[in-house]
Amino acid sequence: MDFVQVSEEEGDEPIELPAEEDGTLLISTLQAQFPGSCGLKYRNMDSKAVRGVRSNEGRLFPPNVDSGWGEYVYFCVFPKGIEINRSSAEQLDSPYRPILPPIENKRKSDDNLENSTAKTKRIETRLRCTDLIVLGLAWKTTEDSLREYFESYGEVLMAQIKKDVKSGQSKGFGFVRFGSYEAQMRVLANRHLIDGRWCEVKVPNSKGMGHQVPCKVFVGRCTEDINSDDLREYFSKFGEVTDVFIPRPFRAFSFVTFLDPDVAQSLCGEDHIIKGVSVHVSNAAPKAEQNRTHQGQNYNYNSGNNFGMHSYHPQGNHMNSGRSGHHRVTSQGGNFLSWMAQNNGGHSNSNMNSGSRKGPNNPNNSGSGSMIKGDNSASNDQQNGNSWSNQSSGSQNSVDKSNFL
DNA sequence: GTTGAGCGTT
Repeated sequence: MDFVQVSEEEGDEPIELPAEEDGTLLISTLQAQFPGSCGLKYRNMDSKAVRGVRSNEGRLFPPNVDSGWGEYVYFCVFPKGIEINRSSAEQLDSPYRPILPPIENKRKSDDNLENSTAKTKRIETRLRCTDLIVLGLAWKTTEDSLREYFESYGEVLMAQIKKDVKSGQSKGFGFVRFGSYEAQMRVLANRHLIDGRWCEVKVPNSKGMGHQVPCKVFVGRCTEDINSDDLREYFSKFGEVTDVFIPRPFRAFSFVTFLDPDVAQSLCGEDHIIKGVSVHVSNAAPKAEQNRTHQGQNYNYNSGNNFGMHSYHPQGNHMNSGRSGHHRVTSQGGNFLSWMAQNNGGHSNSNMNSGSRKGPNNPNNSGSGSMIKGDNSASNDQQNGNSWSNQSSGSQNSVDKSNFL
């Protein structure tokens, strides 16, 4: 039997994983040792470049047909820039931390103590696990096998299959709950081959996102000479700004989106002076009477709560809400990250660390092609692993406009 | 005994 040497990160001590008879390595084998991993890469000896390992239908293929896996030590690929080997708090705080070099935060915190307290608080209040729905289960999958599968990701607190009450027959979906948010995020980020079927794991609709804290604020009384750089620069001292939108033609208001919804919330109702102009910050989700004031035509208010959802850009320093003098966080009950997870549709999105907004525009319709849908193969088994296409974001602008203009 | 998008008797 052929063994493949795999380490979590380049340079780590490798573990030997057994390859299949056909020479491929099952991703499930990989994930049994490296939960959450979705692929392998290795450093090519000649080019010195890192090469990805071909992956298809739950299998990883050796780089060379003849020599197989060779003497390389492979290291793991994790989805969406999820990094591992961090302290648990840091992990929890940055499930989407990009692997790309973080953009250095000019306002690096000088208040680590306060920050860590705030972080802990956020972890407690917002990074709570929710039940996750598992769609597309094989009829034969049991609660035990479901649990067994997901235990490679972390502690499973609950695994249940929904069954017909009379027959006891599985309805083909179930629920699972993890003990750690990190596990939950990894599960949401991955695809899952369970008992021979590709299954989809999502935050259930019933969890809703009805009461999430918006990241976006409305900035009124702007003058024309306040440009987006001015806004970004000014508001960055309160926390990471992920988006600035100024309606054109000039309409004396703009929108600023923060990474941290608490920061956005804390600014609402305040007056701020930018370039000598007193601007007023308020909630970007318009009140009823503001619909008229803002000439709203298509606010989408209460039609899905997509405030700010296009604006999550993990940029290295993630939850750092700014320096001490400006660090203001009010406690909120919202589950920001589960909301993020849902908005991300639970699917890989390689755009997570780009500076652009994400589409599409409907939080409950993340639009990723369901892999189950459209599988018309004669076999009852799903063969179409590639239908998990990355829903890469296309257009950037016009997303927010449709909400607020 | 079949089926294949969905959203949970508690």
